[in-house]
Amino acid sequence: MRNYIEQITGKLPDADWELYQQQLKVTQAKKGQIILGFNKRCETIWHMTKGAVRKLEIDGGTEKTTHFYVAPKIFTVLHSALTGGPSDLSIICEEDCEFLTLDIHQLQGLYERSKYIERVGRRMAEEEFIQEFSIRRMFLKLDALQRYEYMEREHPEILKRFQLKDIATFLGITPETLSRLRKLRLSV
Amino acid sequence: MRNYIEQITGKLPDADWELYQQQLKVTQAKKGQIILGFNKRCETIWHMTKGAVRKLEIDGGTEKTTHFYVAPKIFTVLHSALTGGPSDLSIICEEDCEFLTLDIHQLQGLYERSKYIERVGRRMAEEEFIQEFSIRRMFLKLDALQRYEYMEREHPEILKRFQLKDIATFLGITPETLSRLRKLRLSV
DNA sequence: CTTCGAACTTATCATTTGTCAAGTGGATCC
DNA sequence: GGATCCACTTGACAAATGATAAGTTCGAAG
Repeated sequence: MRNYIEQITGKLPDADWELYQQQLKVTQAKKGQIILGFNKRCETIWHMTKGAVRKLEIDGGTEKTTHFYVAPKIFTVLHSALTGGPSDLSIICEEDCEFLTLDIHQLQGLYERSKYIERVGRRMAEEEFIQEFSIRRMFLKLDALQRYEYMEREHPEILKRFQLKDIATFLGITPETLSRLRKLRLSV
Repeated sequence: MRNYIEQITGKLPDADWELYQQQLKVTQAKKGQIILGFNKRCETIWHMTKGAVRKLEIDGGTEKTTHFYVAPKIFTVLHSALTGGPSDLSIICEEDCEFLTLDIHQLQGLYERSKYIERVGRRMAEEEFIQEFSIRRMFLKLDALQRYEYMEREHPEILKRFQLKDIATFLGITPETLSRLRKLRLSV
């Protein structure tokens, strides 16, 4: 996990890593388990060391996937964690998972004590922003088939580890449409 | 501008603000002026104190708007600024503008010298991420008419200050479609 | 092994949105 | 004042995607 963080943020001094690591707790969750429910306050930063999870929202009775995460990966529901308000997203394990969890309030305390940890927070947020924008550009530029092909090309591990119906809602189309597009692509 | 920053990041000590402020340079630009061209390296953080700008990309010969900014607002092209690579976005002034500009390398230096400025960077990135995600959710949840009505309701100042054709491409539709939707909405 | 349920596919038809082409109106420049 | 340009609108048709319903496959539970 230290390696993973340093890849994104640059070198973290031993003392600061020690400080950080002391706050992490090992937790596990089975496939199908919901680690954050709708309208719950999100107070955790998850450092996923094994497994895969999915973030989703409910829109008029149907569920839509907003994010796929595969270990190793750090995630939270930022809006809820920052404001203390309820999360309109839920997080479910799609495989058996293992996490190092960090309480958001403890992280705030670490920010006070270590400028390097503050930097970790900044670099993480910057990377999330860039990725979020690149997804939006995908919607602006590409039609449904091209979006699927983009996923296939750039994120093949997601196609392997998640269900097609969830990939469909992530891409902003219905599962039926995705099915048709996949057939189309095979015949060409 | 200090007030604007502190609203987002919390209180900034005088000494740190002084450090920050010393690096800002006043610049101006006329309506129609391009402050960042395609494939240029983005090395600036703009603190817009007057005016309005638009970020855009070119996709197959047609231009698409990705962001609208209205003063007071801080913006950059983060991907280019962080990596030093060319920007695939361009920024154009839609009104006469006034900026305080900050060189990205100087900002990196300030990060070393002030943990509060590091925090400003983190909070800015966090807010940008949240906003970017909320735009993507708009695409997942709403059809074209609803997206337009959302803009009308939540960002009326954008409808006033930017052109409809640019609002259309921002919403992921053609100007013709937007025109039809507006007509529809009037008759209902 | 068998049964059951959920994911996935397929088909048909309706709706939304895009494309292309033409027209209108207002601002600007000479 | 007239010419011109560009944003915006409108119309007709084509293409993409959604909605509904039914069929198929496959894996998990008993």
